[in-house]
Amino acid sequence: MTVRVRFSPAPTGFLHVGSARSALFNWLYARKTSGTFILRIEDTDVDRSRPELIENIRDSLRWLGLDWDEEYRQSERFDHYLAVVEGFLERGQAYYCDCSQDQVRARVGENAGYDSHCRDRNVSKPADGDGRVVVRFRTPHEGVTGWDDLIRGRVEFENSVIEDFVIVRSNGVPMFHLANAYDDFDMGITHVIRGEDLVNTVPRVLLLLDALGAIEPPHYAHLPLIVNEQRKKLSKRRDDVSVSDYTDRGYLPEAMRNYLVTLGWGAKDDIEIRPIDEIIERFDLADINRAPAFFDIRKLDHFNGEYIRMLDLEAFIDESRPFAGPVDDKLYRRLAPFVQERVRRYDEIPALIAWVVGEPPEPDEKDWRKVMGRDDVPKVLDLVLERLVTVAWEPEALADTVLGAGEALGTKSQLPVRMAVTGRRSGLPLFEPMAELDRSIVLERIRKARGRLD
RNA sequence: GCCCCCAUCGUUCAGCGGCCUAGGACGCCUGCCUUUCACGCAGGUAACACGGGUUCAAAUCCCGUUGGGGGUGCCA
Repeated sequence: MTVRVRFSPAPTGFLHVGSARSALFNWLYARKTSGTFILRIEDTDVDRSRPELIENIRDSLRWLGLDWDEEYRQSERFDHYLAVVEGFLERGQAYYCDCSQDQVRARVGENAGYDSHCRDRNVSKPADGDGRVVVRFRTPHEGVTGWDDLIRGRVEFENSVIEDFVIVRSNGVPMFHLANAYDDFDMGITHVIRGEDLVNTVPRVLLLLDALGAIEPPHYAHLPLIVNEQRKKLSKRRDDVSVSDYTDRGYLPEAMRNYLVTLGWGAKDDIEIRPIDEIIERFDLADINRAPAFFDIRKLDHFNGEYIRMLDLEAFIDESRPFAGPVDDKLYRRLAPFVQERVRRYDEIPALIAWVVGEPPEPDEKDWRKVMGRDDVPKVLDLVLERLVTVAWEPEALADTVLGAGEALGTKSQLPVRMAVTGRRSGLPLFEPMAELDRSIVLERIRKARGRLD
């Protein structure tokens, strides 16, 4: 039996990292088993779905390197779902219901579900455009519905807690459970891999699948949720975690993908950062964790830094150039080797090279005092200033001059000069970038700093 | 309220009855390297939620407690 899995996002927002991780695990499993990975857009909710977001989802998936083999949109398959409903209605597996939500609440209170009020009332088929009548699925009130989850083990629900749920809205549009069950059946899905937030929809789908005549439902594997610091499910509003945010900030897709894999799964040999082929080879659904995992940006940053440093210089230059800002290409090429070792994200680059490209930033007060507060700094700057006027303008000579001035005075000179020229106490190596600046500019910056000391 | 799930260092993963005086990674701290920072290297810090069982033996199995989370829509 060949594996068929699907990633089925609803296009109601940008693709976020939780969904991306679900997509990734589906993809990993498909690639590991030489199976088929399907992208199925679940856009049955015509009011909430934003067709333009489908492109964002596809782009994000492609960015992560998750290629799919087949693609479907549920909005194009409504006639299938509705035909199924006709059959249910004929066989008495579903029925029309004209209860308003207020009426139901009035009967059962706040905390109960639907009370099966219309089960045997024979509400007739609504006239076109009626807009009040829904179709509900007749669920058994006794027994249990359960499955052996590949990650969580046996999960069971008492049928008595499964209400007669809606399968067609009053506007005639089919609901998620129905479309989901039908498509999984129709598309021959063998494994359903998705977030834990969907576990309690499984019994309904299982019941539907049975009514559909499915002999064998797919295997289910519910992934632990990805959570924020408050240990709550990552949410679009609270946590701003769409994949596109990360592409914008200069994360490498390979780093993001690799990091996402470590949330809920780990290789037995303890190696976390490794090529995707090795991950595919070692990945297995049965080894996935059950506990929620915190999305730790600091660790993502570390992964990203590792991946940046793995790049060969040319690739680094090409990839990072768009993030570097207004800097001459040739100059950027010369700075790149120093930059590559120091950044964890591409969006850190402009700040790092700012003093070479344009004006140095205003120094931080505390750092300034710490570096420039020493009594010998004025003497050092004076001597450096004097010697810099005539020195050959190339890195080695600059280093000799600046460092030599310090030695001549029995002190350290690199930090004060760095602070004067770059406005920071840390950053790129000093002399190579400094040689890129005009002599007059460097002298001017040091004079200005010297002036502040009086 | 009701239903479902979860529980190893601050975080993340390893551990699936003895190899555990619990391991890797991130973070943090220390040292080395060094023109600063970073990189790299070498160390260090820090956890089996609690209580009962089962067993010769439990982080690993069972039950309970506590604590978290998810769901409870004519969203998915």
